[in-house]
Amino acid sequence: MDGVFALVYEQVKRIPRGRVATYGQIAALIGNPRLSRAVGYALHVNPEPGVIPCHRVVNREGRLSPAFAFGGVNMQEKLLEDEGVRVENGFVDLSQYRWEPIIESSEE
DNA sequence: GTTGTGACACATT
DNA sequence: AAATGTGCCACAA
Repeated sequence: MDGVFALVYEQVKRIPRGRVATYGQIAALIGNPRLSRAVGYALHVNPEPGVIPCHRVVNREGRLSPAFAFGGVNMQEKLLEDEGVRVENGFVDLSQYRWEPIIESSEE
């Protein structure tokens, strides 16, 4: 499993409870902001449901996936609300729930 | 090997 | 402002 998926899953699993991340952000964390589509694909295959909080991943608009494969967008909304994320009509306030990724840069 | 599609993002009209 | 088109990368046939 040297594919990009692993990296995607790693980042997605890193999303703290009560926070949401966008596909572009995950892709950026992996190292390729253009992988946004591949990220969605990776979650689409969702090899480990229950382990990967894909419900915490939303698009750049903060909109939930229209084709949530778990039981409908309702389920995703429910899960997010259960985590404390306010979901409105399938939309979440990224300005408030946007996860702040920690870049493991050697910085300085 | 090429062609087409996709849980996205960005640019342009 | 919204809608449309294009670009990106990865995977299936």
